[in-house]
Amino acid sequence: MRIGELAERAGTTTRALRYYEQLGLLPARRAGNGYRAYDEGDLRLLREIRMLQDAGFGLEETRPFVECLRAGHPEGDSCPASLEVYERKLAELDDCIARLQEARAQVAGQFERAVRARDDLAASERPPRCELAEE
Amino acid sequence: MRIGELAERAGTTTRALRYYEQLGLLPARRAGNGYRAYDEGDLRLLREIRMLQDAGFGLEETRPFVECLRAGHPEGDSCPASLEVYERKLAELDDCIARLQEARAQVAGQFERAVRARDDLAASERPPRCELAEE
DNA sequence: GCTGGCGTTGACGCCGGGGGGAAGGTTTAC
DNA sequence: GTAAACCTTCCCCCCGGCGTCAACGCCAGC
Repeated sequence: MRIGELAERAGTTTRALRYYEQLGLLPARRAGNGYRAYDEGDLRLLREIRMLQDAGFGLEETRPFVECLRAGHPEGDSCPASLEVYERKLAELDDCIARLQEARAQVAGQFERAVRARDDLAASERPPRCELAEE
Repeated sequence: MRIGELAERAGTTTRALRYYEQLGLLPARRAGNGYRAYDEGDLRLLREIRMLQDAGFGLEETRPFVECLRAGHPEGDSCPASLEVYERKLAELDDCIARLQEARAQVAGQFERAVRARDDLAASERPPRCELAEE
């Protein structure tokens, strides 16, 4: 299988495949004419890469999964190195979520304070009427 | 007050101040010699900018606050435009947090599945011994 | 034998935000 | 007198993950 076919079957582009090879992530054998030659195993590796990318992993983080598959394991995450990547990712996500929630709380506090200040100002400028007298 | 003093008093750099001026965020009057001239009001504006930046706002998002102060309001968030920025920021943060939590759940699921697979494999390779026989 | 569609390498662009740093020239301060 | 502070303009960078040429090679069909 050549690069165009592999790209199409994996839903990506030839440019991306050359890039992955440049990173050493998905090296390709070469046919006699210099064309890259891929097989079904490469398609499997590539699909693993794409899956992880869609899940928010960077390319370097997919490397242990790819090497795990290439080593003959049934799944990309059958190796300890892959599990470590999962754990690091979870920690990273937790950290990021916590920081965002902290920021959110800070902004929410400011927002509420500002809204109260605005309402207080409106109330003092136009003094309150007796509610029972409202029509 | 000249640029160096303002930068120092606000805990930033002259480079940043020139950049803010370039954005039209913090324009400066000029002294006869061409030097930028700032006053205490500018320091107030600048502190508002820095505060918001520390809270995760982009420079453009600080603009309504700065203009609000410059219009004579007591606080940067005394204007509706500033409140809208707060609301947009909150929505943005909520969206971002939700997406990260979704990603986290997905990764956590994969991780747990992989760990179970590993443990199952270990258990099947070395068949279970009777727990009561353990020392 | 020629066109079109694949393939190859290499190099540059970009996206965005927030400046950094250097060059080359005044002005001020001690 | 000279060092520090200021001025402008300019390019650079960071980060990943490619997109987009450019210029060329290989091969199948007609």
